[in-house]
Amino acid sequence: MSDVIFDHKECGSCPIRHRAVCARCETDELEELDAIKYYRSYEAGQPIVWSGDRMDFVASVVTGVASLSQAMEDGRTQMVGLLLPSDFLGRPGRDVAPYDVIAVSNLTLCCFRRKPFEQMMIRTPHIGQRLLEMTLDELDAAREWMLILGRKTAREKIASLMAILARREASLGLGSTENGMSFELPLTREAMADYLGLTLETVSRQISALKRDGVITLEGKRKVLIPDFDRLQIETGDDTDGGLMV
Amino acid sequence: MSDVIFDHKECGSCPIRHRAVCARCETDELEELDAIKYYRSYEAGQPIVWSGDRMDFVASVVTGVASLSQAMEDGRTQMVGLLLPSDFLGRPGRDVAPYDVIAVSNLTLCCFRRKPFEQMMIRTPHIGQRLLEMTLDELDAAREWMLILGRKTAREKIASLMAILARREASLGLGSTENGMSFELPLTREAMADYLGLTLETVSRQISALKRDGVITLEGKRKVLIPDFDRLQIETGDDTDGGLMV
DNA sequence: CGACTCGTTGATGTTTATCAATGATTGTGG
DNA sequence: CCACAATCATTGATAAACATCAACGAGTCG
Repeated sequence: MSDVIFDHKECGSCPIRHRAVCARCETDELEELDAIKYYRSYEAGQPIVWSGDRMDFVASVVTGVASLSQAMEDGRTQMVGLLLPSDFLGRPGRDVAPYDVIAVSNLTLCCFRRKPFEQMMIRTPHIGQRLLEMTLDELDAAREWMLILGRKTAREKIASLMAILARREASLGLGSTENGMSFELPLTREAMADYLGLTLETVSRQISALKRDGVITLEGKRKVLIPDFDRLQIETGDDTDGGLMV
Repeated sequence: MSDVIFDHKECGSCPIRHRAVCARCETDELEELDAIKYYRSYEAGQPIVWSGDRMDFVASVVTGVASLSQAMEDGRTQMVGLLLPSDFLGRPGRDVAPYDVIAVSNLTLCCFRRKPFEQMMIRTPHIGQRLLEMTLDELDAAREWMLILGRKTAREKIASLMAILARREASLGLGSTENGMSFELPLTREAMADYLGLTLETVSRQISALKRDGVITLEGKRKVLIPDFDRLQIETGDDTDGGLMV
């Protein structure tokens, strides 16, 4: 049921070919990557690695969503990364995972054995260059997230999360309808709480409040409609104008 | 009084030579960097760039401390980076600053004009490799910080900050005395508040509480003594054992 | 059907923010 | 040199935001 091993697939038809760590690779480089890659799938909710585990691979997310999180001894948990398709998992040169990694939705990874990948990175600047670019983007995202965690109200936090998810959907060319934007929430209330540094009750209450105020509409518990994105943007507390909407 | 332009200095005698973005460069590469570098100094409190400003240079912090922070329209501010000696400022390929950068203490930067630096990065893999390593370290630090912001109590936040600063001092081989560890606080109460997502009053109260409970001792307002680091570590709420004390 | 997960909502409690006063220190101009 | 302003820090009183504890509804799986 779990850990289905996918068949080999061609890089040429890969949905993340042009955004993942291999984005800049030439044909010959792709062939080399091809030789050390293998696919691996997980069902929603399954753990991928635990903090402290040895990790012998790095990977790209092909489909689905994974979370990185840190847990304190008493159970308090903070999500510190949300990996979407094309995002990279693992750190070359490090063999022990510093975070818990969990499949939030059904997930497929394109894995590379770590040692060969590291050796290839030395020979292939395109990989390191792309990884640097992706890591800098992640750092920017982490810093935006720090503002959310440190300074925003519960309502602003929820609005910010909705805006981030809506923008992502839009950047993939999806979700726009005649009545505004829409997307599927990939996270449970508890996962949203761990993302935002709130309790799940507060998440639930604030979602209800935004719904009551007409900022969002729910279809079922997971499908979100944004009738007016500018209105949502105002609720996030962020600059509406000038700022670099990262 | 401000913006003193330092004289040219030799890379060979540079205090951050082996930790900064140039750490892996060979002699000839250093000479090339030398040709595009210039020093620049700022006094404590001075702005270096504002969010939205054009930024035509990247730089290494040589001495002193700088902060990156994000401000909301109503004045709420979150620090999102603290740059210490050897840390890198700026992003190759980006010409507009996304954060306010402020000199927290007196500060000297080793600046490189951005365009020549970017061209050199293409020719010189050592620079990109080192920058990737440093960026990954910063991302780890940002994620530890996210746990602090999202899930720790005010007391744990203060204890965590003290522990981070004490560890840094120790990693430079400084601060250890017969009565434990000591260091100078580089931040005002307000800057600590912006770092930790608190108000300055709460920072002040929690410092007083830790002092009252004997976890720390103050000499003046800025010099901190840690009589028992393990005790402080417990106050941070982090794993005392196992965890990778990053 | 009963157990389980996920989500919602209410009542209450705790933590931290806000507002306000004051002390200590430093720099400035008369 | 002193009076004054300005900055940084501390502490108290009160208010607001969010967490905690608790009950319950809806959907799903065995």
